[in-house]
Amino acid sequence: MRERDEQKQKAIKEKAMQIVAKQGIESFSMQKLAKAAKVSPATLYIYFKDKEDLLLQLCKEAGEKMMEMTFKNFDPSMSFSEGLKVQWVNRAKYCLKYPDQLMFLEQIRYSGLHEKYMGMMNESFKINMHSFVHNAIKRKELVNLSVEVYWSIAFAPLYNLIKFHQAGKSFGGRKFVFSEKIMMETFELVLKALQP
Amino acid sequence: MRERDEQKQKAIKEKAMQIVAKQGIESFSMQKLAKAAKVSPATLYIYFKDKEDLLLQLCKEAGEKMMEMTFKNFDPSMSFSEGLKVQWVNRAKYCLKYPDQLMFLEQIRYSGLHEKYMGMMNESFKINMHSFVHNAIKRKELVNLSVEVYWSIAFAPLYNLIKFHQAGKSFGGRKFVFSEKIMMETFELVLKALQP
DNA sequence: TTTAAGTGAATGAACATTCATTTATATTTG
DNA sequence: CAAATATAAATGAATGTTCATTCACTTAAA
Repeated sequence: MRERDEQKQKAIKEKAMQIVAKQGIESFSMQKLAKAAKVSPATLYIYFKDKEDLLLQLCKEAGEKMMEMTFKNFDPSMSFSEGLKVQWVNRAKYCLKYPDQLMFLEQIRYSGLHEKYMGMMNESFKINMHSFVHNAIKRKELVNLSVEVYWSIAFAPLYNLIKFHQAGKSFGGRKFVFSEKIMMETFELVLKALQP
Repeated sequence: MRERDEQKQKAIKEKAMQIVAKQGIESFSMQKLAKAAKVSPATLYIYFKDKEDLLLQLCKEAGEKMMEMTFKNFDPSMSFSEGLKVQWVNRAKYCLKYPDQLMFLEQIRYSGLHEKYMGMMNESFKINMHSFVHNAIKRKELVNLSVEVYWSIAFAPLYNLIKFHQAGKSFGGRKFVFSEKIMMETFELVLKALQP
């Protein structure tokens, strides 16, 4: 019996991720992918049931990598300012290290696959975040608010800066480069908003 | 000479907006649109040069509507807290009144058309925002920061709440409905972050 | 009568997926 | 040990569908 070629599988996944990230999900096709990964279109159907299965599998792996990195050195019992900072550093690190994965996940978010992807999402993330928030409120290190308001203030600004960074510019073509200095400056303001 | 049917033009635009907003840009096609708007595919090419032209025209109109509503009753010389509040109320009003337009613009943002759309963007927005920020900093009503950091803290949280609202839920299926109460609660925290 | 709006049926390209083969290799057999 | 066999990987060339766009024509109204 012949064995599956690991390299081939890896090439397919990498090229798929790149095409979606760089050209948009609407211009991703199985035939383009086959050409880019230097395999026959039929080969794709050995590794994946169909196009949707392929994309969802990539979602799953990217999502898991993101969660893994986000919660590195993090514990929900940490002090609020420390825990939030660890997450900012981790999230920024992930986004800068795997920009294609981030862009891929954003593409999925605005496609018909988003619901299916969310269904697959890890529960541990939810538990981690809820208990961190509740601990911090109880200790009076965080103002009393819902997780939605919390998340919107705590992380949306960071992700927005990263969005500018990846576009390379902000409003009207203004050049923009993300840096630790900018991140920490923003972080301090967010902390000011969230601390009692 | 026969005149163009205004109703037809309107139906085409509305259906196009709906299809992109509700089914995603990757499942928008000229033939689907023709069927939905009850015209011949050939008719679309009387009103629009091609598919891209159609989408960009929709972008332009949605973008203009958004700008118009965002800056209603706003003046860059307003006090910081008042000016920001006016913009929050206006932005929320637009998003809740035209959810399809918002979703449409988000879809464009993650498609190949985004660059072309940004090129068309109104300059007055940029000028308005820059002068508002600089005035506020000069008057010491706003901490000294770049427009990118400002925008990320000032508006990303609001748009994130609206994103939750439009999904109808936040993390792990938690039901979520946007309200003025939630908006103002978030606004106050954002203000706390941005005021010296 | 003239003109442009409006059309249904094409066109050819790209799409997802399948099919009939060929190929590589792990295991069995002599 | 080597030759034979079995099996799944891998393929290029289809399949039938949908796509954007065009064309030859009809229709409405100035």
